[in-house]
Amino acid sequence: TKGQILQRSGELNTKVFTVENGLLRSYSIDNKGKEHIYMFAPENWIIADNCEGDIPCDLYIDAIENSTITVTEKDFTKLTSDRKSLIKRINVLQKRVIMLMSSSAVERYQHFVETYPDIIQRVPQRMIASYLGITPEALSRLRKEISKNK
Amino acid sequence: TKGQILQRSGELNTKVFTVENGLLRSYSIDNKGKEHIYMFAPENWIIADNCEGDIPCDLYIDAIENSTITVTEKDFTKLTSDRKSLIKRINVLQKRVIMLMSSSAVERYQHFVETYPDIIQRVPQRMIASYLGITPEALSRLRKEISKNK
DNA sequence: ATCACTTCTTGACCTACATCAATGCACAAT
DNA sequence: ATTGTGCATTGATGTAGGTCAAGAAGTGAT
Repeated sequence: TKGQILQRSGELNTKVFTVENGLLRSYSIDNKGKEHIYMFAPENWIIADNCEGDIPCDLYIDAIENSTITVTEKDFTKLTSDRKSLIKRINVLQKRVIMLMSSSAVERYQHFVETYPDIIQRVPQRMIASYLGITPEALSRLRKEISKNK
Repeated sequence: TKGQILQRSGELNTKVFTVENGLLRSYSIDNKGKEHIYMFAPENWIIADNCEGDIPCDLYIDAIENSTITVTEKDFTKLTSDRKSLIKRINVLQKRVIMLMSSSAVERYQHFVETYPDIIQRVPQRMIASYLGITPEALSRLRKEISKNK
């Protein structure tokens, strides 16, 4: 029913929700308490945090309208490796969308450095800027700031 | 080899590149001619524009380093419906990432309206703002601007 | 009818990042 | 050695969108 929360961030969650009727949304809450909607799920959509096995979820899911939902348990055991890699890819994209919406350029850069330390060594800075969605000039300045504060 | 372009935006493309060795990137070019890197693909990564059947691609793919690549043809005929829906989801996310990096709030809003005209009717504006990655105030003003210019 | 609650709008001001232009620096080619 | 050519840095200035605060308008509960 409207406003009901089906899943919270941080929960270990293995459920997939299929919307028969109504409207759900999934969203994250950033460190300033602000909501960022990741996706809407109207009739016939499937919605879930694509969290893997034992990693807690990033997303909240709740109902925008009164809805009828089918809940399915994820079965990690019978995933083809092919499907696994698609899901992994979706996880990366999910993280990226959320970060683009809710994090500053500095945070996105730091996350990138932690996640892909090897790539940093191999590509020119302007490409990293391009990946982060900022200009090379902005990246240069932001790196300067970071190194100053250490 | 370094700098070599494997795929161009607008091409009908059905190839999947597996990186044995080296480093590729995929990127889009916006209407101001600016590049936006969508992903890096180092060793053992798979990279492709997830364009469907007969729709032209949005992405360019080229080599950042000299690389050895395996090229595979996509086979749309033998996709399970399950895999298809995952790929569809990836396509949506890809579009979203690229738009977050390269389009203004106005463009993102217009794209949303065209893509999900039904959702607009069903959710409060503040949620649409939240989906677009802007504040409700900004959305309100931008809608005013759009309606003024018509 | 009135109160509470929420959404949308508007105005004034602020800030993160973009743009433009200049400079310095490495490395490759001649 | 010297002349590119591309990348990183720096400075000055511009702007899209954020923040904060105050209405206005709708909606439901009593």
